[in-house]
Amino acid sequence: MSAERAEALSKQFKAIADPNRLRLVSLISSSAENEACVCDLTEPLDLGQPTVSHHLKILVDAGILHREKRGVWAYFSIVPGALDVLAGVLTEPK
Amino acid sequence: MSAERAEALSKQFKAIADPNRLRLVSLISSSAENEACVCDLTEPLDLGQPTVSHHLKILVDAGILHREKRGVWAYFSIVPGALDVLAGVLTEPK
DNA sequence: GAGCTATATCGACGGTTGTCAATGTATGGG
DNA sequence: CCCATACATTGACAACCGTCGATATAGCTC
Repeated sequence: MSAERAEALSKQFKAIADPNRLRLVSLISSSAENEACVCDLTEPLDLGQPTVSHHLKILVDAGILHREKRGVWAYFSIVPGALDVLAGVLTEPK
Repeated sequence: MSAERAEALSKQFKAIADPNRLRLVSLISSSAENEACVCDLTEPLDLGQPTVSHHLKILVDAGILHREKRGVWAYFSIVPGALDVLAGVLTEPK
């Protein structure tokens, strides 16, 4: 694996290598419409609103979450296939 | 996903969420006998020997690598199935 | 417009991380 | 025993990270 590819992949792995961000991804992907807004995510994680926004931004910047603003709310959803790419790296044939 | 499970999983994801450690795992799993010693890994990563030992220890502590000392050399190999567990979390993040 | 609400951003704080130089520990050869 | 080799450990350092409180921005309602 090249140093450049390792650097790029590590950015995405770092994004999900946090317990709260793992739970955010889990909460969003298991929600009704496969999306959630910040106000839905603050309470189950027991974190402040700025902290949740911060974590969501990291996941969006890493290309794992998609952010869509509708009215006052910001809805976050999993980018299709994003997690599959990372899973593929871990199951890669030697 | 419970906070406890997220915490445990994040420890393993943190272990591979580093470019040099990703390359270590890649180098080991693609080597001839699926194992490598520290002296084989120092040069391709362009890192000092203490730094490589440090990264390998993190991967061993996370349960991703197995360490076996034979004579003066320490051989590291991938723990069977360890990466598949992480890949499974990403493909079905309930 | 004023006021409220949802979200983002900023600044600061303690804690963690990656790296290196120096040193320690074990193993094998002579 | 002496010494070289392979690896681990320690201590230090700057950089980064997660969290919070305060504040800013944007959209809705009246």
